[in-house]
Amino acid sequence: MLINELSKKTGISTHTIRFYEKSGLIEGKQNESVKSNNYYHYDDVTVEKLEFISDAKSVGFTIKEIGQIIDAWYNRKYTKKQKLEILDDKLISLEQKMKEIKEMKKQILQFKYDVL
Amino acid sequence: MLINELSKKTGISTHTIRFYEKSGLIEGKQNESVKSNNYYHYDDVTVEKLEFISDAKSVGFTIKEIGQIIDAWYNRKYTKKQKLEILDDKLISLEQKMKEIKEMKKQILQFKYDVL
DNA sequence: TACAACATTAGAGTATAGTCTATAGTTGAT
DNA sequence: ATCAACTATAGACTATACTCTAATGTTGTA
Repeated sequence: MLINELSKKTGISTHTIRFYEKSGLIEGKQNESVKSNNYYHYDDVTVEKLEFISDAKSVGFTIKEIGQIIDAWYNRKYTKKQKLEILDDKLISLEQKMKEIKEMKKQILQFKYDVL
Repeated sequence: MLINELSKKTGISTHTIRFYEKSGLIEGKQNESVKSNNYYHYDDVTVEKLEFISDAKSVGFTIKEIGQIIDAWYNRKYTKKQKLEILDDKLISLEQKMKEIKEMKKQILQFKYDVL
């Protein structure tokens, strides 16, 4: 599919998709046999990746961290061991975030009791 | 206390403290009786607020949101009802964050199984 | 063949949240 | 009185993550 369809499927603007592509999170392929244009083509894996990017952003992962996870997931550039290290590292950081959120909940509940 | 002591107590740089003050999160008082300088004085509540700001930032709250919470907690500018609304709103957003983190954990665990 | 709707690229602009520099004045210990 | 260490203010600079504009070319339907 071309970028417009990808955008419609994911709800992410073409601008932002191109930004993610420049950032190395996704990658389209140009059709070598077609010489009249240099349009990029995207597959369903890219849709999956973009959906993951949205989710990962909302839990506070940076583009760089998301790139690491995507590479650990789809890429051949890491060994199995390295992939597991990266993923375990992210799991630890999620645990940490979870802890902080629980603390913040307690704190805000305390504020509520102070107001009452 | 003056800004340097405040900075040492909280681990937040004087620059960042001034940035937070400009952003309306905290407020020092100038001593009217002293005419030779315009130094700002901070109290223990400001220490408490800065500690809260650090925690609130790490769960992903923006300066604006943190300002709302601080106002709901310390300020007279809201009614009791408004304060509770703000705090409840933040509790809901924390629940939402929690949900998203749990989903992300599942997803990354799945990636781990895919690697193995 | 006209033209709306798409495509690419480069680069400028925006918002958020700091972070740093420069200038100038103040304080307090020696 | 000197001087290191503080203080305030204004404004420039940085990083992250978009978001938009302009210029230019391509595609497909009427």
